[in-house]
Amino acid sequence: MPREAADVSTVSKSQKSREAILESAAKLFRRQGYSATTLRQIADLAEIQAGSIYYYFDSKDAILDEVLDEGLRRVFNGVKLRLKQAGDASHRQKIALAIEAHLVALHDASDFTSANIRIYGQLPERLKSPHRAIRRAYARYWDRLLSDAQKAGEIRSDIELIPLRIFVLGALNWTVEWFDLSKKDAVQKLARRTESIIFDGVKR
Amino acid sequence: MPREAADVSTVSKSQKSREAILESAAKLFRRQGYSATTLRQIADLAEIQAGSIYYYFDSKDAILDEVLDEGLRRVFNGVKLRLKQAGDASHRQKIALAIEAHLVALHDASDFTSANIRIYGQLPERLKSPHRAIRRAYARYWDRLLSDAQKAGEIRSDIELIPLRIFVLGALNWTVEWFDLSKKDAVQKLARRTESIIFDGVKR
Amino acid sequence: MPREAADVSTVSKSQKSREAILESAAKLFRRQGYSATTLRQIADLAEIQAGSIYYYFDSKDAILDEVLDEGLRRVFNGVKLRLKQAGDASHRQKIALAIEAHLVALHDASDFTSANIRIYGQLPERLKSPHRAIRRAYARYWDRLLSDAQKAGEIRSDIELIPLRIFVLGALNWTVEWFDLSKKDAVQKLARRTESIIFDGVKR
Amino acid sequence: MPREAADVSTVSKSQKSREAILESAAKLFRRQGYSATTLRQIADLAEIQAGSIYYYFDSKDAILDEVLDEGLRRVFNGVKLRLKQAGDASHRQKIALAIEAHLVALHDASDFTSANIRIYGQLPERLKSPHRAIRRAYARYWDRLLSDAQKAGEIRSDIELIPLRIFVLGALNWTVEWFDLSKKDAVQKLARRTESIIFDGVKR
DNA sequence: TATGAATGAGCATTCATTCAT
DNA sequence: AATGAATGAATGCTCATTCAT
Repeated sequence: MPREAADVSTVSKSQKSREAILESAAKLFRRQGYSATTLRQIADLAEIQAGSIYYYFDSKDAILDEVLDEGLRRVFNGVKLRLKQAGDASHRQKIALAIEAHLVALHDASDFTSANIRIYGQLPERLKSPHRAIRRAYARYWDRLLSDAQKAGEIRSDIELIPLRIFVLGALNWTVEWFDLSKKDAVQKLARRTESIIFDGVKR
Repeated sequence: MPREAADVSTVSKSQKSREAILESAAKLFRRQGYSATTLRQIADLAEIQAGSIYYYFDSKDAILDEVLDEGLRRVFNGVKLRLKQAGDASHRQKIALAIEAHLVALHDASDFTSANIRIYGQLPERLKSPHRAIRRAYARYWDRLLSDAQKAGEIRSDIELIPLRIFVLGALNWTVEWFDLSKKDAVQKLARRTESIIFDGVKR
Repeated sequence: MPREAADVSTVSKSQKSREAILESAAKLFRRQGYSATTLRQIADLAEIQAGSIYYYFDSKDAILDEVLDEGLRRVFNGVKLRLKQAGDASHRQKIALAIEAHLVALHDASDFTSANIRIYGQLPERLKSPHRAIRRAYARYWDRLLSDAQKAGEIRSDIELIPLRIFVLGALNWTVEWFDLSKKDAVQKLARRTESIIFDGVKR
Repeated sequence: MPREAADVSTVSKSQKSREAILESAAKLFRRQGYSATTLRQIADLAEIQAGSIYYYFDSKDAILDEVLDEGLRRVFNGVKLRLKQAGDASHRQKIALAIEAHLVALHDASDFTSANIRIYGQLPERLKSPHRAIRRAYARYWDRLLSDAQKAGEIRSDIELIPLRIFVLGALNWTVEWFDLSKKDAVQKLARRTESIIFDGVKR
């Protein structure tokens, strides 16, 4: 099973097929859910034969696994990267950046992230459990962000942080259900609006 | 097709089976999604034979249709009923009551409401479209609530109301993904917390 | 899953389908082996649809299981029944009867027995192991038959009994590979000839 | 298609791969049967790629063909060679040697012979027919052996030879189903025992 | 001399649906 | 009012086979 790119400059044909499968799967999973998506649909969208999928993946489950993984990693990396560039911003600014990066990853960065958000809740245990670890890590990352802000007095001390984190991420994640991706700068605007509602609510 | 209760005092056996099917379906749709749920699973949970389902419903789609409908109507009615009892409360108090009623319907009132919230987004057009009307009506109901509050000066005038409504309902709906229903009064607490975060953010 | 006949006089339609599947499977397994036989072939021969097989059986493996079981039980019961009727025959006569009964079961009693003989050796462990117990019981039954004969002096004392049993059963079983079932009384003739060679040998 | 050895002293790499395929196939056919064996399994065992098999063979059928052929020729040659060395032995001694040579070929000489014995009966006509000729020739060879013995008075005149030949070869062939190859001299012992039963019988 | 990539027909199995009773 | 029996289209998956390189 070919997993390494042959080269830096050249993307092997094989690599391309593999990615086409993954991207098609992500798109369909996102729109229709996991069990409503057939391998034949994935193959059609990737412009290969259904049987060929098994050259690259062991099973439909294995495709989902990779889609789910890729999805969360893109969000996580997007947020971490943005905050690394933040320098000495205030806590509120940092959280604002995290909100924007989370939303950008959700809406710009292909279907992987939104597929993850949308379908995870309805998956059977067997498919969920491999992803618990990263999900928890991402939650802890936000908890630290919020906790630092609270310690610095930028979030009221009577706010419980874990419900707050759930509330914030929930509000962000729900945007994939209705948000229109087409307009330029719309994500930035959405981010600022969201931050404003949340923050002016939690500040002392 | 038997749709009317035979009597006010007695619930006919037939009526009971029909409801058992609906409740079983709602529970399973909520947990597993629509297409991952089989008629056999629904029949098992309702303690009847799979074939018997067709005595009450024309198709799997028809069951979903009713589950979806029931789900949103319960939320809508719950909210309307609560506000009718509100009397001359302030706008903020009215919205707080609406939030609580929405959450109560979502978490207390069986699986119909949460099934609706969870699976609607992944359904094919054919299954979504019959429900657009009520959904829009419910959205307009909230829009009026928020708009009245804004006119009365209880919401900042620079806040755009439609994004606000989406944000608020999104935050509420997302709670079905993680909220633990078991604890008493937990829903009330959640409602107050949510209202506080949102409101102290939007108030002037 | 319906397993009991509804009645003594009437064979239910359901029971008939179940048996038709089993008989078709036995015939095809015998001729082509297990893995070369498709469910579609079984269904065609049983004059039902392939999907309908799953109303009666959980899997192809489950069909094989029952075919295998039925096959050996028919031989075993056939031999036991014949010997019960034998009364006070000599040991050699008893063994002669056992040989005949084994051959009759193998050739007359449908395809179950010969399917069992023919395909067992090439089956994967998973399919073999449930049948080890009966097979061993049948082997022990023959061992006792031969051992009694030896104790009574009707078999030379220098003959090792286990290799002898294997030899005898092997010679009998092999007949399914070439024997023509069509002629009347052919099985009886074959049985007598086999018994004669085994007991008396071929030398003058 | 490379079929000739390049050289007497050197076995070309190509030749080695070809033989590795054949040997792997024989081993797997013997254990699992023809249709349960995949080209991928054969390739794995031969330590090449599945696609490469087609450099040496036209099809799976073609591999079987050669395995089958090789198998019977090894038995046939083994028996002929042994009898050529026999000199002026008695007929019974000659048959004893044939029995031993047949068993040696079956158990010592790799998987080709036992694969042939085990799977031939379940093969479709198309795969059987090319091998009828050699099989018949081998049968005739045994018939002559037995007929000579009968003419010389070493086999009772009332024994029909063709059923006898089938019986004897059947008894020998069946040993592949159960015989343990590991012990030294076990085959010789088995051969002597078999010859004794056939010639002298088991009675005292 | 050999292989990586892909194919497509076919497989066991599932499932919504039907219908005589 | 309900079911047992059956269907057939579709699903995830396998596998012998092909072919450019």
